[in-house]
Amino acid sequence: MSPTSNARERAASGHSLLSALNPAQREAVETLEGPLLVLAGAGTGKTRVITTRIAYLMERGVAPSNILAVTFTNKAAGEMKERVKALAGERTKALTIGTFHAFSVRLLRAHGEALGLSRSFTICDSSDQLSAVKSVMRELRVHETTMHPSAVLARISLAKNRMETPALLRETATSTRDELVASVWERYREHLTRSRTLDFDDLLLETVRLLREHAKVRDFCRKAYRYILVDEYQDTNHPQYEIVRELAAEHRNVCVVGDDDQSIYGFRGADIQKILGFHHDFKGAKVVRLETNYRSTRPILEAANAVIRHNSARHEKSLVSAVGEGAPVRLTRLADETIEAQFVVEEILKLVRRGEGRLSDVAVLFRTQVQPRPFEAELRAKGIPYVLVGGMSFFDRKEVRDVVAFLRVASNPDDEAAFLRVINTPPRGIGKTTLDRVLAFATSEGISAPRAFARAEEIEGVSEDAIEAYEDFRGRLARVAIENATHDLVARLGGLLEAVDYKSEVRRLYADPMTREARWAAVEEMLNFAENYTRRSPRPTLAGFLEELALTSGDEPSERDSPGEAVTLMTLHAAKGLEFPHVFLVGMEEGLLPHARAVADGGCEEERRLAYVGITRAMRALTLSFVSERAKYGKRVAAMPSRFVFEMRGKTPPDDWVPVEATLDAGRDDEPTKPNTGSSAVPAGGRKAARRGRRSRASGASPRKRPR
DNA sequence: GGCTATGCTTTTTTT
DNA sequence: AAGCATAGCC
Repeated sequence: MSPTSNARERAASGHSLLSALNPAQREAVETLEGPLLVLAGAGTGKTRVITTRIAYLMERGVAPSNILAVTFTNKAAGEMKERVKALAGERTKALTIGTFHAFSVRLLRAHGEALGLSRSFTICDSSDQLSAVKSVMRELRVHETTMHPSAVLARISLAKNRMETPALLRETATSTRDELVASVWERYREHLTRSRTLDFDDLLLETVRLLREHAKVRDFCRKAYRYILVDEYQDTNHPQYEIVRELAAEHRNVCVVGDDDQSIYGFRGADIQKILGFHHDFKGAKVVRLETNYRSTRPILEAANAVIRHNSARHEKSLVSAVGEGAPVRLTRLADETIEAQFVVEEILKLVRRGEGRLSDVAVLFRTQVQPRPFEAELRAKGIPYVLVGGMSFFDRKEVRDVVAFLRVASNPDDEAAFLRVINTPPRGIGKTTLDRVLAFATSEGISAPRAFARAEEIEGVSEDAIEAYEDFRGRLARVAIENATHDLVARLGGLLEAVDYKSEVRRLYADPMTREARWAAVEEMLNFAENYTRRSPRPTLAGFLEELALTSGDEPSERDSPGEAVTLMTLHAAKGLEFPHVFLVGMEEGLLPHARAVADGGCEEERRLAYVGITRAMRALTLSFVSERAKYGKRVAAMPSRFVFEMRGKTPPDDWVPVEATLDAGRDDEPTKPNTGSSAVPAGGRKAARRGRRSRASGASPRKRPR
């Protein structure tokens, strides 16, 4: 189609989706056919492009049911739906917009039987994964000091994300640790299969397998989803990429949008190569760059550009501000984290008093979850309302986890993790010894723990009382299941809690009426959740409810507790995609940002992108702070300003500055034989700094000993 | 079996 | 500093 005919059409239709777009954005929207990579820098109107593009596709006659848009978070999916609806109205209902995981679950529920999956599989969360790994390690008689279970799990997950197999890992093992991981992985897999459970990684992997091995499903999907959009493509991992590739293989109408400079989920398997190499993976791909930033003032963008320039693996681009001049970026050194919090809170009060903004215009961003503590304390002391995003989620609360476990056991009797959680909740006389024996039996028979319990008479050392208690528990569940067959979800959930007498558990655990009430409120909140789900869902089911819980539990509780006017506290990861007129980026220190651990794993470039994400959240004012001394694991330790601070100002660090690398114990966690892949141990941007650090030590000007 | 006290480790980020 | 596991006691 020629541009003129397009223009004519727009004029003819009288309204124009495109008129609000700049030329690059317009090109991204109008290129409907073939692979398209949209490199959208921070604040360049990425979401606007995606939503307009969807609306435009529909305007051009594409059926909404033929459009698939995938995102990484439910929040992003929700926002996308909203905005498309605002542009295109009711027809958006037939669109498929969701996360990769949600899309996968849907497909697996519908067609998973072809893979031998049970229709009632449950999804296990990361804490279930961890207990599975722990129990496997116990089975294998591996002491937890050999290798931390969470480290084992991380390796397994990473390997899964690379679509490797235990066998491959064993073959290529370069250390006994690799072999250990391979063994645990094998058993872990059996463990989950027995429980008819899939973990997050499996959802994607099984979907890939489904699409690859079952031509009927594959062809159906290819026909159904003729236009594919992927948001935040820089966060795509290998299985996700394979899903996209399978779906788009024939029509090749795949538009991916993202910013390689904002790839911050590498630790979770996201592969920046996917966005860097899109034009190789999809030959003939068109590339559109969005570089006009509508969010931040020039000084803020200059700071961002100055930092990110030090990364080597990236698509070259630089943001230009459409906003123009503004206040310079501020940088402050404070004595310690308490003073830092006082300073920031004082600054917030000042700017509100001066009328420069409201509390909801302000965000405090930090690297780790321990940092918000002093800020919370200070904000409370001053009576300033705030919202802490992330942190301990509602879904991490003990009561909520208990309730979910009851539901999971009711939905999938083989779900071992859930079963073990609630078999003795409230205490019904089934203790550790009994469970150990049952578990041992389950392992030797290759069945799930609940099934093993059903055959408890065969197990030596399991008391009559325990068997009776188990049968009583099962009986209660069964009774509720029958009684409730006709009831709605909320009533069933209520009945279930009644039947297992959960209230007495809460009563038993919390003597204080205040806390007891607060605890029980969480349980009631779950009932609200169920009610809400029932209302929203066209065909509410227990499994559907559990799915939603599993897939959205990482999300913040949305506007539920509508904080109104409040300061936002959150991690840099949580801040991606958001913007605030006033941003405080705190804890700009070597070891924190870049985080020591990330640097040790050669992930400094990702840390730099994290800093970049933080800086680019700011619209009008950005304040960075760092601290001379900070409490760590209960001890006070000296801190250095972050290398990113120097990069940002184009300065070299002073002679007594020490990079984190120099403070890391050598050869700690990884294979000591194999040096770190590539030269990534010395990050591109930190090269100067690192050399300097080393030289100053070599020349005898040893770094000042950490005081105190 | 269940509860409490003591000692020890630590997750950086999350679908 | 705090949560978690283990040990030891009722």
